[in-house]
Amino acid sequence: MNEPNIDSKLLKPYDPKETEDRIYKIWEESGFFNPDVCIEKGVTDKDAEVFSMVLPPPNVTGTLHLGHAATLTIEDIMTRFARMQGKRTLWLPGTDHAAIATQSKVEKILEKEEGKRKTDLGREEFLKRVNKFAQESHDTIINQSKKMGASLDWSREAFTLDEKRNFAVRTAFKKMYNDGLIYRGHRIVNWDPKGQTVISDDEIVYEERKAKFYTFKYSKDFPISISTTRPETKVGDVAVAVNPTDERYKEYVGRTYIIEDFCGVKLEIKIVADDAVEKDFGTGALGVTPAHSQIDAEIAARHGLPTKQVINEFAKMTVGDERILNKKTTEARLVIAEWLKNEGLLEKEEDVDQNISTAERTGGIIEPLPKLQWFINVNKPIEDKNNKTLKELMLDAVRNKGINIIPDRFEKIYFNWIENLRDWCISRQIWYGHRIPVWYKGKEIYCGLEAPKEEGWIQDEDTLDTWFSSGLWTFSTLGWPDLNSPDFKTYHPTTIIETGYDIIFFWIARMILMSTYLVGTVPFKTVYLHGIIRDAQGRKMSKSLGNSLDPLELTKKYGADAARMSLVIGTGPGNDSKMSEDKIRAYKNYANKLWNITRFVLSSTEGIKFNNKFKEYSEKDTELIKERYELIIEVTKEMEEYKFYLVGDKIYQYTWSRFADVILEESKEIFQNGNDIDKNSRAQFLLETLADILKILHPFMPFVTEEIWSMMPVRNALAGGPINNKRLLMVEKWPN
RNA sequence: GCGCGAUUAGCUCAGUUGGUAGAGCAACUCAUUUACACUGAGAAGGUCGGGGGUUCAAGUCCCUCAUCGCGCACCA
Repeated sequence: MNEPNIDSKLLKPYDPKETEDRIYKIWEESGFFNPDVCIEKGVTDKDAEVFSMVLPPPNVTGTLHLGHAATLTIEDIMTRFARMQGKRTLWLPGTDHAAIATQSKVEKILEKEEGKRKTDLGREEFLKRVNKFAQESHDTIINQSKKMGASLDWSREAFTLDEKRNFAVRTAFKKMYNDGLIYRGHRIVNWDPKGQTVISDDEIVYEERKAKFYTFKYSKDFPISISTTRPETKVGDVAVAVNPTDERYKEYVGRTYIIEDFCGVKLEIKIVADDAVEKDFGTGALGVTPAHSQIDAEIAARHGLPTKQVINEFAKMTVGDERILNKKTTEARLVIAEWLKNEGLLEKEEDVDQNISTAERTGGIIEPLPKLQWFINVNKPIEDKNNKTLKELMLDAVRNKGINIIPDRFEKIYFNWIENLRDWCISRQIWYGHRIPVWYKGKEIYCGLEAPKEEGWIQDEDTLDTWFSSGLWTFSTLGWPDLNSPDFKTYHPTTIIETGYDIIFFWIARMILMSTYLVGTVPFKTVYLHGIIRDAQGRKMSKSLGNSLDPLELTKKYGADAARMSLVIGTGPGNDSKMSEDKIRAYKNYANKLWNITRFVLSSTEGIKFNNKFKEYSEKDTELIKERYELIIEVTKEMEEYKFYLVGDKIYQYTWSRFADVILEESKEIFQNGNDIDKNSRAQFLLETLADILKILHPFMPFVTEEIWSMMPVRNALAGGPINNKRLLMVEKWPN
């Protein structure tokens, strides 16, 4: 056999390092990530079906982790598949300013490197620092995303805090304000003493801890015992509530008791009857602390009881004498417990498991406090929405199948969340974020897109919850509020949103809220939720465990294609998946196998004279073509059903066990001893099949397939045309 | 307390509408320069978490229990 006249690269093992950056550059320069260019260059029909999707914008707080890598991989598979199907395909990138997360990260750095606090710098200077940090972090994460092979349209990149998005935020806020959906109210809110801001109910993370459960009386002659895990809040009690049907306490209801000295504080306690109290819990009597408990505040409101705040924003006591005044709640707790014991008032002290509320971003222990904040009313009927509430709009979108959630069990979880939903607190006492577009002048208040012209108006100091701007993401990135924006008209509602199931409430639900209300359509037709990536033992990856794998290290070592395959195969929607280096290694071998298959196919078909006029297949090859055809039908269906994990495995299986191990082996015999028809037939079959394998595999392993494609004499062999007169594989037509 | 998911080979997972269990990785035996050692051939490995039921037939449908994980609520 002659020395094969094929690309010399093929004679060595496949080297992803030499290949991937070069290929990515070719893709970027082709412009094909941008659907407009695809239309311009004639690879996509102008009237083609639209496929659009926004990338869940990564926070500008750090670097790419495996969760991002999985997101990028799954979404790139969807995007490349759609593009190859000839759809008008847009995958839109961006980053998230992640208000609290980013600000607290910069605060930490400032503290560590300069020993300064943000107040030392002032709002303006501090924000400059945050912006600088955000910019650097942004650049890192964008470059890392490119390493994964993501075919995102970078020309449309957006940021949740840039000028255009800020305009969208102000527009949205103003409309909601005018409709009475946004209001300012004095309420018990979740205060994070560590982050020095209010947070929403969804930003609370419950942690189970051991706690002491004290049962005691306020004074010796007080008739009812109460229980609590937080004795220090009891200096703020104004009542004891019992169940109306509780015979034990019936005679006391309505009476008021004065306790002259409760660890240095005078209390006035009224006994009230309220249905919210459970007879069987504790003593069946509840000490009512309206300022520091949501439920107590509700009870207090029903009975016209006063609110007495005893804890401040730094979780320190604001009442009492030197024993507790200015002490932290945790210290005051012990002081009062000790006092109760000494006074003989303590009846019982038990160990209990308790869920304590912590702030998701800072880890601070939440202190319920009464505060004046901005809220979104989710229960107010909206006139131009047939008097439906935001809650109902959110429910309808999924219930009426305007939105399909994959896997569908998350629909239940979504409904359950909405049923328990309370008004969304959207103001934050931090500097980094969208400033609330509201101005005050004395008692006057103004909400608008711009500051009022006249003198003397002062803007609200607070910024908005980061999820407010994220909620607008599917349309704020497409030109909204300009309803005539061509992108908005073409690409919204988006085809699909793909994200981790852990942010279904934070993000998915808020996007549905914003889009159904502001745009009047669903934000996306399908929600595809993926799971969490865990380590080989099934543990969550974390820095403290030291078990996290860096996706960039993995791509360096094994190639992005191998990393992508291992992130997709063995992962169904909604299920957590496990990641190990063994798994990736297997797919690195696969890339090389494909490389060698190509070497064999190209070199063994080279000398064959093709009979293109009479494209004739042997009986055996006709069967093989049928088999291949069935495979294509099958995987195309599975791709359309988003079962990528099945397709990846199937094509792997076919390439290796069927095409290489069986078909190539028997081809050796045919090329050696077969007649011309058989040889010609087999050569054509091998080239066609390899081309189809490359196409099907391309969404999964874009780099190696594109590289091999560039070496394939496809047109020459199959149609008699000139070599290399072919498009990039990324815009080739999906096989059929 | 309410709800959800998982439990299949040593490990990671497939298993469509019920028809006597599949793949990858690992381990085992053989092949030794082959398109590819980032390889090939072969063999081995499972009473499908336990129990009960429906059915001619159950990994698959129903009930129940157990273990692990998760969400929500409660958390006086």
